[in-house]
Amino acid sequence: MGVKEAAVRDDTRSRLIAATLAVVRRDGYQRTTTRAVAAEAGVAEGTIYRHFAHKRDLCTAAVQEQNAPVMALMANLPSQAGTRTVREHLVDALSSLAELREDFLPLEIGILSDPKEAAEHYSMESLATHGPPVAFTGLQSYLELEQRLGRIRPDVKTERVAVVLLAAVIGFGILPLDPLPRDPRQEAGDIVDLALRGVEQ
Amino acid sequence: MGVKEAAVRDDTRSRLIAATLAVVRRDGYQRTTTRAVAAEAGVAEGTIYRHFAHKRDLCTAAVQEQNAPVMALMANLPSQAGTRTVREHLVDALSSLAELREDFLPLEIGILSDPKEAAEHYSMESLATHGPPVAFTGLQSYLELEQRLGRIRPDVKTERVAVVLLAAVIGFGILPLDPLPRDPRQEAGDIVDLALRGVEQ
Amino acid sequence: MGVKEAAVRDDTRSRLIAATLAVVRRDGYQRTTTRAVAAEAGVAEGTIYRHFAHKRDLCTAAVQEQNAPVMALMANLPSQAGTRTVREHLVDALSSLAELREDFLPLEIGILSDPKEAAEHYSMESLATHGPPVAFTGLQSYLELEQRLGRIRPDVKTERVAVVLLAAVIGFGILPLDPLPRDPRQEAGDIVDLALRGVEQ
Amino acid sequence: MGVKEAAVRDDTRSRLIAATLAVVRRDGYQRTTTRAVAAEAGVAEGTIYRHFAHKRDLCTAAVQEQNAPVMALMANLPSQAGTRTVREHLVDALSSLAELREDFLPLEIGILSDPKEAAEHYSMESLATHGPPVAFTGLQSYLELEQRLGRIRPDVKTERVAVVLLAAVIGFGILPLDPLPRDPRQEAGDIVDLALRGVEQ
DNA sequence: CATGAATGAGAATTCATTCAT
DNA sequence: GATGAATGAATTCTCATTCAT
Repeated sequence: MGVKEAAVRDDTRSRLIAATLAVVRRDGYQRTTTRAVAAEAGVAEGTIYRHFAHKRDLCTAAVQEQNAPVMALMANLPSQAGTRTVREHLVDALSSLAELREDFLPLEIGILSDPKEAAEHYSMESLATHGPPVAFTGLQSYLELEQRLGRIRPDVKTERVAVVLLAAVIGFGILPLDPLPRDPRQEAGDIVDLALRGVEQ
Repeated sequence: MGVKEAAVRDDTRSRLIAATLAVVRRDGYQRTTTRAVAAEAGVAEGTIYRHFAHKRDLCTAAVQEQNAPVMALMANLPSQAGTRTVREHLVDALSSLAELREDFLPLEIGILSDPKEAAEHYSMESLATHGPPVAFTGLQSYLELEQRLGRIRPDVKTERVAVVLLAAVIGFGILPLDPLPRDPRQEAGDIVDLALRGVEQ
Repeated sequence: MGVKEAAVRDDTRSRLIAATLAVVRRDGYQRTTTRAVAAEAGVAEGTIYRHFAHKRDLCTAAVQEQNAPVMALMANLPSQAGTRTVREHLVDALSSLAELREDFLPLEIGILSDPKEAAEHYSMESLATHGPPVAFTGLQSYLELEQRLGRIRPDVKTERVAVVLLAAVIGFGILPLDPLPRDPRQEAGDIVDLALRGVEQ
Repeated sequence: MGVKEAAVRDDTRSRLIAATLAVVRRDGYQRTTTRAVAAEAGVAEGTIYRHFAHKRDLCTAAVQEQNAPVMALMANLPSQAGTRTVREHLVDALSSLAELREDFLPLEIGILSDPKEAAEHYSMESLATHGPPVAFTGLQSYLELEQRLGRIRPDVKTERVAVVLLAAVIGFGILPLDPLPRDPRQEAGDIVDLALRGVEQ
């Protein structure tokens, strides 16, 4: 009984989070209304407030839900150091990020572009341990390990490189350059190629 | 008389654009109301609609105003090919972009994060000739010229590199990595260093 | 619960419709604001939009509500053919129309005098089955039956007569001839007298 | 000089009136804005207020302008008594009214449907001598003369008949009965036929 | 007389949130 | 827990009118 009710509750909560992501993807963050989310989830509007204090709370939860698999992947990266090639690992990681970007960017950017909400959003400790910083840490740790293993030049500052790589992936999702086709694997390949060999003679 | 009136008119228009940029920077795009813009500009709310058809029109004008100097800089880049060093040129260009980013990103992202507005915003032909595509073209042309001059490896695909560089600059502005200090010149340096030499042994 | 809620909902809806008619009668259609309607109904302005998609939707509903009894009366007319006298039936019907005219004309004319709204208003199928066409059909059918019963000359085109009668009733409500007293029964009598006997020697 | 200026002034005034009628016909009274009228007249918006105290003043002038030819026609009717046939005179007069109706009704109804404006509109003495009452008087006088000449039954109350005829013409313009074709001459014929012979056996 | 930029008081509509059931 | 009607403040946009030039 308690089990069943908890299941129902979790079910409603999950449906609300899934609905939020779906609506944000469809309509954009600004046009995402609690009414639309409730309709998408098949519940009453008031029900949202049984599970979340307010709209932003719901959105923050949705962002984390969305980020979770990416962050897990990035956190796992350091354990791969030394196996296969650096290129393979980086392309895998960045293309995963790029793939998920379409999903998480609209929501996260929506929140970020509102200074007031951004402040509250990032004041949540949970994001410090689940958000982009995790991706950064995973990537940097991986690069550092590869550096020790001699697959990356010793004079390279891994911290800077990690940031640039992440920035490039994110930036790709925002640059409004329609004519160029958007292929996550290709994007990641372009970024990694540049980052590994550079362009100079 | 025509002169003075035109001056007054331009003055009001300019004040409205400046006010829009100020309010967007302060409150974010979502929270930017016509009321706040009018107050900031010191005019009545209705006055906005003497100069712009609607809010998005005002915002698009503000984006262009903001983008203009950056785009001029980027368009001028190709003419510099062969002079000084590639690194110097790229760091100059990207750090200029990074510096202006704080100003134009909040507004442009605010618009971009709303699919409906984005569609209308980018359907404007003026943006095709003044927006990000200009930066891309300028950068790519520059790289191509340097490639012919032998300062960039012949196997490099300049198109890809140009996109990655721009993406990285833009992405830096979004990545919520507070602990790292944001210094445009340093950011640009990190990006260019990576792009020139790469990290591989 | 469903019952009570439905009752409450219907109650609010009805109050809104009644309020709309009251305000339109008092202030005219142009000056009828959603604010005034809400105040008259004793609800918040936003409540209107829980029950009607927009202002015109509310007004169309109010028109239909108002028209209903008249239309029922007119639709019932054919079943009376052959009883009493033609004059009695016509005077009853037209004076009922004239009486209600004061109520429905201001609203309907307000809508009709706006070409854009009129187009949308009359594109609603519900009006085809509840609006003026019903009155016309009822009246014409009645006249036709009386014609077969020999109480109306065989050469008379009932269709034309029906239109003229309705037009006269409506027109009375618009003609700004203040000095003449407006008495629905008298008006209807004048119309019917003329229509039955004519003026020629 | 004075002559020329007066001519220019009158010219502007006339253009404004003509523009008002054109815009009301096109957009309906509610949607007629001073901006649209000024644009149609090819003058600045402020110029309107050099010639008219406010919008309604302009509209009232336009109504009179529009009504003038109809009223002249109706005022001339009594002088025709005894010539040709009653039917011919009535059909001519009513079909002229019907023809002009499309022009003057939108504006006049627009004003009438706003109680506040209607009150002020009709408080103007000029309307008493130029408005619908003139049509009524002309029509009634004509009928009375024909009655004396023996072409109309002596028991007929010409006053009532005049009102019913006018009401019918006006009402035709409002009845939303699309399927029936609107032909002024035919409408007038239908009305007059009914009024002359009636429908009874 | 003419101009037209500026005004500012509303207008309709939206939407996160509350709360009685 | 779930519901969904009600709320009301806030938003964008309109438009008759004014007034300095």
